[in-house]
Amino acid sequence: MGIEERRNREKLARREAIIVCARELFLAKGFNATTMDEIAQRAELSKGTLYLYFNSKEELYVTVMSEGLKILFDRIEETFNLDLPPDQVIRKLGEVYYRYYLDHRDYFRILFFLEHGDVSKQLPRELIQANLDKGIRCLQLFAGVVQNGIEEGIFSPVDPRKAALAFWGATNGILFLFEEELNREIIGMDVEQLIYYTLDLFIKGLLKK
Amino acid sequence: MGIEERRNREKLARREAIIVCARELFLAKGFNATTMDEIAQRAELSKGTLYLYFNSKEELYVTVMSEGLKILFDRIEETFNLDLPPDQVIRKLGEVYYRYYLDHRDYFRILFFLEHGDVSKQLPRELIQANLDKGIRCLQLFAGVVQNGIEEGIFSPVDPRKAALAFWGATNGILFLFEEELNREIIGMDVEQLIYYTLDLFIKGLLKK
Amino acid sequence: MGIEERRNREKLARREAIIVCARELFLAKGFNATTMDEIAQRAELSKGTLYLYFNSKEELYVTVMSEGLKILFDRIEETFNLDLPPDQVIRKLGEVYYRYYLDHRDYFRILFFLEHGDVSKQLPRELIQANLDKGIRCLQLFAGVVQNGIEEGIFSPVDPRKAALAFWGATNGILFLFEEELNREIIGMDVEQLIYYTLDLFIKGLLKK
Amino acid sequence: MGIEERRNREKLARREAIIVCARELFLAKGFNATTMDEIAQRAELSKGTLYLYFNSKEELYVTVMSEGLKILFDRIEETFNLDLPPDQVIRKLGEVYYRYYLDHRDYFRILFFLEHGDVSKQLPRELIQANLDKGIRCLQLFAGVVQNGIEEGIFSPVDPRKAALAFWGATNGILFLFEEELNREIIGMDVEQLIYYTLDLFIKGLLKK
DNA sequence: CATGAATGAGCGTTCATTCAT
DNA sequence: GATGAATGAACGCTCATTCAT
Repeated sequence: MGIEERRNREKLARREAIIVCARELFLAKGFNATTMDEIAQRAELSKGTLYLYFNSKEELYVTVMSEGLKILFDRIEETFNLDLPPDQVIRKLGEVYYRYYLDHRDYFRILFFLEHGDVSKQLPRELIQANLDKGIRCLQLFAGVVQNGIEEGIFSPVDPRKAALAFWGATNGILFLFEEELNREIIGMDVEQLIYYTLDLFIKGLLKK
Repeated sequence: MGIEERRNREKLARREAIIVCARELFLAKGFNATTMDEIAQRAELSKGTLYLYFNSKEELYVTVMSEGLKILFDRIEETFNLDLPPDQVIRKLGEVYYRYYLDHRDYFRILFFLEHGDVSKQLPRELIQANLDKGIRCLQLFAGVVQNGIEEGIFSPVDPRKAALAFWGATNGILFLFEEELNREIIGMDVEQLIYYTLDLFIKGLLKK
Repeated sequence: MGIEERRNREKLARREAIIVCARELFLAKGFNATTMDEIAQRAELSKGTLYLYFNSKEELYVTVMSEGLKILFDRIEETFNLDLPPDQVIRKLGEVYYRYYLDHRDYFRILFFLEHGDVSKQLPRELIQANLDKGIRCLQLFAGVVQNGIEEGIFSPVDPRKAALAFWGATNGILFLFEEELNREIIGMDVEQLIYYTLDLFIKGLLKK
Repeated sequence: MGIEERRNREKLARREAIIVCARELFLAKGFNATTMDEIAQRAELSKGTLYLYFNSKEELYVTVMSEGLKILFDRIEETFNLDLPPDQVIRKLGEVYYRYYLDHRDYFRILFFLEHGDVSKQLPRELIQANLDKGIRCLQLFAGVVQNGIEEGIFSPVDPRKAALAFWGATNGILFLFEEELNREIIGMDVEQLIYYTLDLFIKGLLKK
């Protein structure tokens, strides 16, 4: 029995190793430019073994994405549990998002910026559903905070869901701008300045005059 | 004499046909997944002919992007020439951007959402410079409008450049959200509602209380 | 255990098979006109497999050359070990060279007559260095023999290095003449007559009067 | 009539221009690496026009070779007309050959060193016959000089034809050695030293003791 | 369970040659 | 006669996937 357990542990460790190596490479070179050979080599496994753990390159990619999403969602949920006033929660959420962008640039790019192509199209739904649920939940929590702010009289009476989505979109959009070298040349300032500026502008827009 | 003219017309038409076919395919499948064979086939030309008009797949891609950018920039510049009050210019700009997103979904995706990878890296600078310059110019015009608004006393005293960038990033970010099937499931409302909402929020944030 | 050995044997055999097929084709058609497809087909392997054994067409070509050079160098070194008087060593060397030309016409052509173009230009130096060293060594041995002949008083006092090089160049040049169909028509005699004649002439030039 | 003459002149000039451009390119890049496009461009003609003057790339190549041969043969024949003593004629011939190598490196390489592949195989005989005849004639003249030297008692009694061929082969072989970068590394001295050394050695071999 | 050798379809690009004008 | 746009067959090389061991 102990043998079987050890084997299971080893299998999990191996799986994890593959994911880690794949993530590093997918980030550095994108989905297409990363080869299964490279992943296998970096993980010190044979190429065939990769196919024991993942049915295809696509599935491996989605798995990597899921791991990254989990980290982000966890951080976001923590924020909601902090019990701060609504405007501060929102600012904090922006900071958390930006922090994640800084700390996990690799995941961030894979999740939001890299071309996924038809990667997720022909994958089994269950691989995705859990993340989807989490996303919906986060949005509800966010909308709840806005709702609170309105009820407490510090926010203007807006549609809370829309506000939450606008916030997410705007934040993402700013970070996205900086992904392209050419855009950076046009922008001519650094991310931090712009992201905080946008946060403030957004919150100012929410606050009652 | 008329002969040469007709030939030139035909050449331009053929060039345009290639661009059209390439755009459709690049949009549908991304840069990497689109092959020169497919483009040639769709354009009913031989593969070799493509290389008479474009030196490489990359150059063709950038040409497609440029054509799309040109349309967008033209629309934006028109807006600046409309001689409206600053807050209305900005709203109009948002609408123009959204309109472009609706009318030229294919260009929009290619320009802003598709992974370009290293496409533009090894291309002659001059292919890109013109677009870059236009982008910078648009941003300056935008910042000028904000500046006017401040001087006229209708906007709070903000950094005009930052405001312009935040606007661009936020608008882009909203539209970007809707690109992913999965996001759309989370969002549960249509683009139009959210984009106009965000526009209003943004302008409200700019206006003096 | 024996399994691994057998596998290694098989791999080596396959590698050798590739080299053999490549040699035949390179000889028959030259470097450029020979395609990897043809080599693969002749070796009854897939094209991809070729690239498991050789990183590029160039590397395969150089490998073929190396194998041919090895045979020649081995024969030459044997000759030096024969412990003959200087003039007889030199004659023997000429014969060995000519013998190699007869026995390994394919290698001979590839080594000395075929245009290699830029084949060796972008190859890692170490692939070539070994052969270069052998070549230099052979030349030194040759010069040593001439030096001995001079010291023993049977050769005129010449520059031993130059003599060795002149010998190599002259021998090669004669054989080279016969490579072109057109030259053969002009010459009107067979290789053997001319090569031995030249050998004698050369040695006569070295010998003290 | 004058019109037709002018046309003929123009046609010849055009033909010559093609040959000149082709030679420069064939030398610089070899047969395969030179494209008809480049030749056409350099000659400021359309690619189609090339095919009005030459049936194929191969035929153009052979034509280039013929022009180079003509120059060499003319120089050689001049030498025979100089009326020098036999040993000096031979030395002079070596010098002429080496001079041609220096002055017309491009032709020299094309004529003797570049891979011709099957270039000349399927070409009409008449393109080649004239050169062949000249080659045979030169060889006869050379053999005649040796014969004279023998009759005058300054050369040992050798086979004059063989001597001539050995001379040609040896000289060619020396120059050939220097064509390969790798050989040059082995050789470690310059052409001039070695070619004159070989000439002297050869003549010494001919001279009566 | 793990391996890694083998596959083969596919890619972007080139270029000698043709042919309608 | 001259043009130059168009062709299409090749080419060297890659890489996700398979499968015998």
